[in-house]
Amino acid sequence: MKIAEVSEKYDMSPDTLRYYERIGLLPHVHRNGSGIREYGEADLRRIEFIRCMRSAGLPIEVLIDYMQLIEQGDSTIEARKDILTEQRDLLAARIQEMQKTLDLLNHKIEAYEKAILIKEKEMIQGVE
Amino acid sequence: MKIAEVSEKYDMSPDTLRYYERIGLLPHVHRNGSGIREYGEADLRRIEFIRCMRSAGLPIEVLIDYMQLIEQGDSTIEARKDILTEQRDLLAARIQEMQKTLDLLNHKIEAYEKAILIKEKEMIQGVE
DNA sequence: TCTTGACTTAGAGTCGACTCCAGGTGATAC
DNA sequence: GTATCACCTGGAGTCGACTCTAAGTCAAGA
Repeated sequence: MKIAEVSEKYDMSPDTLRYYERIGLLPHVHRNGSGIREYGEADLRRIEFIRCMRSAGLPIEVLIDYMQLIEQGDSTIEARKDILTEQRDLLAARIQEMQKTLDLLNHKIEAYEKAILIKEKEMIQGVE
Repeated sequence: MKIAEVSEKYDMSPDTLRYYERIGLLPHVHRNGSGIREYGEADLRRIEFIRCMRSAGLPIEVLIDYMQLIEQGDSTIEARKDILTEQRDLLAARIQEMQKTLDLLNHKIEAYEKAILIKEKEMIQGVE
């Protein structure tokens, strides 16, 4: 798969894909005879994972560390688990925080709806 | 309340508070005789709201627009409701996205735990 | 053969949101 | 009276994460 297809498939710009490669988040992408990237199965799985993690706001640095541990093989399983556990906890906390904000927003929207109803009522009475 | 107390109370740096003021997110903070900010009740309520919204990732620009509508009085109630509704929907979508990532993380962590158990079993068998 | 278009690279630029700095003022402690 | 300290201002710098630019290569179609 060439960069444009991957870009399309995962809705990331080719620039972003190349950027991920040069910072070491997605290393060793294979090139064909004329130097063009040919993304393989493993690359695609990795990209999907990265996209998912990034969409939840996990920092790129953490993902680079995690990917480097994967490169180093089975001996790093515990370290990898620790990274994911830490990020899982941070993410859960962020979701809770955002849920609170969501509740507040809903509450405020409701209040505005009531205020609008009252305004409308007053307008009708004003007309009569 | 002076800037240091506000900073303490809401866990934001004085720099951030001054920054919010100069970009128009928190205008008209009163100064005392010697030019020092004196935050009043209304300022504090606003700061708390801003902090809550920012912690959920709402963009500063949107908050500026919202605050400007508040300044303009009751005629902007509908517009304000529309802003909050849009942001509420975006936030709900982001939370859903993050929840998916959280699920994936939990799933991966579980897989790592299983892998670690197997590794431990092998070590014991290797010893015997 | 020549052009088009997708790709390559290295490096610079942008954006949102702060964060820091230099130089200055005013009230209080010694 | 002078030193300290918290504050002030305008402007510059930083950080994470892209995003864009310029100059070049290569394969395929008219």
